[in-house]
Amino acid sequence: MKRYDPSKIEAKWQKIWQNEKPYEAVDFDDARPKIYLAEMFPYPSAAGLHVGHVRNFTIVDVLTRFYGQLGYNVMRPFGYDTFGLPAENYAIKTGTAPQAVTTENIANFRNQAQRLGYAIDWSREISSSDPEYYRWTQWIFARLFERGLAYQKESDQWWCPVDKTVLANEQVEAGKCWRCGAEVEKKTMKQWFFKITAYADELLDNLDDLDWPDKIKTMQRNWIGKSVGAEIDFVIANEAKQSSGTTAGSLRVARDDGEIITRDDAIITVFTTRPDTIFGATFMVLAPEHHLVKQITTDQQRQKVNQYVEQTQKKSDIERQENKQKTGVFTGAYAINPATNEKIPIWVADYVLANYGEGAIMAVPAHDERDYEFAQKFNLPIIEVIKPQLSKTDLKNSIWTGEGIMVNSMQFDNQNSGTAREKIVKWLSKQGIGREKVNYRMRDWLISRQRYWGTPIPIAYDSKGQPHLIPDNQLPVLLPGVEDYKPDDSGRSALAKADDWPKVTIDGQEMTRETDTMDGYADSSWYLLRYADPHNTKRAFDAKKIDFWNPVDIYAGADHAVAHLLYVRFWTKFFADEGLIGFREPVKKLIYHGYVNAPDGQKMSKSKGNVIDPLDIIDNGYGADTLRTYEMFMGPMDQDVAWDIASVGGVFRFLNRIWNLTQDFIAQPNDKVDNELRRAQHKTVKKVTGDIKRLSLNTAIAALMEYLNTLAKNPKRINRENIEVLLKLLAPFAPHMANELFEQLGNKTVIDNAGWPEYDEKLTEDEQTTIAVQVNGKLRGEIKTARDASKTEVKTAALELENVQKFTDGKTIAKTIYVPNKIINLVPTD
RNA sequence: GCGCGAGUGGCGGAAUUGGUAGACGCUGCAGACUUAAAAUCUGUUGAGGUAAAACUCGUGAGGGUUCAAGUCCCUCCUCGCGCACCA
Repeated sequence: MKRYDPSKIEAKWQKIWQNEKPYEAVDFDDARPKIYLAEMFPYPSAAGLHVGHVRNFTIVDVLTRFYGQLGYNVMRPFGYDTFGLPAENYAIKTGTAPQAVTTENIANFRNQAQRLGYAIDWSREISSSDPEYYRWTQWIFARLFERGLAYQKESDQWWCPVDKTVLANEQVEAGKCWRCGAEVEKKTMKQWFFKITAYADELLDNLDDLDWPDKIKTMQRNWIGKSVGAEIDFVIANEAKQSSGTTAGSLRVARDDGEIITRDDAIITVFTTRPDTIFGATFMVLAPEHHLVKQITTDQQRQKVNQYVEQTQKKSDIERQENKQKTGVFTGAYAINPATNEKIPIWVADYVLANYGEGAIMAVPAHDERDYEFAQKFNLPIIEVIKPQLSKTDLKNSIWTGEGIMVNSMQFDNQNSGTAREKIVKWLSKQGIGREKVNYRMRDWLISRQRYWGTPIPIAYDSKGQPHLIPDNQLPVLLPGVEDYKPDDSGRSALAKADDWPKVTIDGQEMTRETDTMDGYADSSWYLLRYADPHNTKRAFDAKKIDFWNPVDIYAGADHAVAHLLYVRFWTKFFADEGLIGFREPVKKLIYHGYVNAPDGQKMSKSKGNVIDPLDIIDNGYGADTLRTYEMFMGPMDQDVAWDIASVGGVFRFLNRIWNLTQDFIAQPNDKVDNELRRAQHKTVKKVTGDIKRLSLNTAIAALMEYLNTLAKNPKRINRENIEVLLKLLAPFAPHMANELFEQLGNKTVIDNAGWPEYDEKLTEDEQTTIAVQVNGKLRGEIKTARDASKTEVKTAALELENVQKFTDGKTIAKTIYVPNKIINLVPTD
C-alpha cells in the first residue's frame, strides 16, 4: 500500500498545473456563468509568504476551486503591490536597488504561491511598479487633473519625521505614522490632493447596498462623518459704542478699544447640528487658530489670549487629545446671539478644532456635554431650551442632549425640537444670517509622497510655477534609476537630486518635473480593473472586458478597512463618471477575515521571534494540503485565531485517514450501494455545499470529518461513489490529494473537471427520525419514528416511555407541542 | 465617553429560523499493537451523582417573555475592535 507522502504528490500536481495552465479565465465565454474572485494583492516582502497570506489566499482558492467545479468561468488573478515604503526601506537597508529587490521578491512570492497549490490564472500577473502598469496610473491622474479632482494646495500636513514624507489623514493613526509608529508632525507644504470629498455623499449612501461586513461599513461611515446642520452668523458686539451703525453695504462695528472694524471682520460664522438650541447659546468659542482671534481680542485680555494660543500651538495633537480637561481664555469681546439679541462672551479654547466646520462654535451648555463642562468650569450661564419628554430622574447628573420640547425660545416654544430645527434655519436664512450646511469629517486625499519608490506624478511646472500635465503621449513618466534614493528632511524626494531628469520640454516650453511620487494607494485603487485586461498597451483597460468581468464578485482581505477600500470605491465612481465603466461600486461582496496570531494569541512579529513560516510547515512533512485545510479549519473566517501546531497534526491525521481509506478501497473495491452510507453522503454534500456558500469553511471541513468517520466505521461497505464524492468535496481544500487519489481510482479526467457533487434532498433525511421527548420542557427520553408520523402516534409512543410516565403519572396532559421530526413536549397539569 | 462585536468544557470552536447545548478537532485518560518508543487503531473525556442508570446543575451575572431561551427583551459586568472634544 502506498503511503501518504505530501511532498511527492504536491510537486507532481503543481508541475501539471504550471504546464497545463488549467486555471486561466476565458474572456467573453457566455456559455458558463462567470465569477471574479480576488484577494487584496500583497506587498511581496523579502520574508516571503506568512501564515496570514496563506489564510487570505486559501479562502479565495477554496472559492475558486469550488466555483470551478460548479462549472463557472472563474477569474482568479494575482498581482503584487510593489511600490511603496516597505520596498524602499528594505532596499535602503540592504543597499540594493528597489527594482532589483522587487524582481527577486516577486519571483519568490510566485514560487511560494505555487507551492501552496493555488489555482491562479498566471497569465494575468501584474505588479504596480511595472512601467506598463504605472503608465496608466499616471494616465488616470491626468484625467482626475482635467476634471479638477487632482489639485495642489499649500497647507498644514502630517509629516512623518522617520519616513520623511507627508501622510494622508487615513495613514495617521492616533497621531502616529501607520507604518513606523513615529509621532507625526505638522508641516506646511504644497501638496497634491485627490478630491475624494466630491464623492462623500455617494460613498456614504452606497454603503447601504453593499454586501460588506457591517464593521467595515460602520468604519467608513464614521470616517466620512457626515453632519447635517446649519451655518449661523454671529455679529461681534461692541460694549461701549453700540450705535456706530452701518454704512452702505457693510456693517461697521466699534470694538471696546475704539477701533472700527468692517462687517467681514465683525462676523463669526459657526457650524452647528443643533440650530434648534440657538436660544440657549450663552457664549461662543473660537479655536486658538481661528483667524479672528487676534482682531477681536481686547487689549485688556490680549496678553492672556496670546499666551494661551502660543501654549496650545506648542502642544502636539496627541497632547491636546490626551488632556480632556477643558481650558480656555476669554477674549474680552462679545457677540450678539441673533435669536435672543443678548450679548454673549467670546472665548478661545482648544476643544474647538480649527479644521472642522468654521473653527468656531456657539456654545449651548444646557444641551452639549462639552459646552456644559466648559460653562461649569468658567461660571458661564446655562439656559435650558429643550425639555426632555422623560422623567427627570433619568438626568440627575447629566444634561440633556437629545430631542424634546422647546422652552425659553420665544415663538418656537412648545414645539418639538426636531421640527423647530428646520423652522429656525428658515427663520435665520430669511434674515440672511443662516443657511443649511452639511459638513464632512473626511478630508481630501493627500497623495504626494517625498519618496523615490512610487509612481511619478505626471506634472511639470513652467517658469511661473504653474503645473502642466505631461501629455499622454509622453507617458509613462519613467522612474529614473538614481544612485541615492534615501529620503531626507528637504521635503523633496530623491528624484529632485537626479541630474537631468527634472528637466522636460512640453510644447516647446522648458519645464521642471514634479519630483514627488504618488501614494501607493493610488496604484491599488484600480488594479481590480487591470486584471480584466492586464496586457493592454493602448489603454488602461478595455471597456468590454471590464464589462464582462467586473465588478469583483468576492474580494478578500484583512486590512485597509478605510483607506484602500474607500479609495477604490472613489476611483470606481470617477471612472463611471468618465464613461469608462458601467458600474459605480468595485466590489460586490467583501470578505474581511481575521488575523493568524502566535500560539499565545499575540501578533506574530519578527521582533518577538514568534513568526510561523508556512513553508516550514510544508517542508516539515505536513504538506500544503494540511496547511491549507488547517487554516480554513482553525476557526470562523472573520475571527482572529491563534496558531496551534497540535491541531495542524489533527488535520494531517484527517487527510492521512482519507488516503489510507482510499488505498484500502483500491485494494478491495466494492460496488454495492449501502443505504446508510448513501444517506450520509448526500447529507454531507448538502452541508458542505451550503457551508462553502455561506463561507463557513470550518464547519464544512468538520462535516467532511464526520463523513469520513462514518465511512471509516464501515470500511467494507464503502463504494466508489462514496469515496469520489468525498474527494470532490475535499478538492477545494486539499487539491493535491484530491487530484492524486481521484487519479489513482482510475479516473481519466482530473477532479477539477469532474464537477461538484449533487444531492437528493430526500436522501439527506433519515428514514427514521429521532424525536426528543420532553415533559414540561425537560428532556426525558427519545423515540424513533417514521418521518411522516402523526402527532397522535408520536404522543402515544412518547407516553409509553417509562421515564416519561414517571413525570406524567396521575396527571392529565394539558398541552402537547409537536415539532415534526424534532421534538415533542408534553405539558401536564400540576 | 460614544459606536460595533463578543463572552459556551481543560483548549479552538459548533448549534443556519426560539426546538435534544457542547458537532468537529486538539488535549488528557484507559486499552490494543510494539522488546520499547513513535506512528496507527479502539474506547472515553462539561460538573455533580450512580455499580450502571435515573436524576440535578450548566452557555459572563441577575431578572423577564415562552410549552421551550446559548438564541428574544431589560439591567449589569468583562473583553476585543473602531472612533475619540467633529459642535
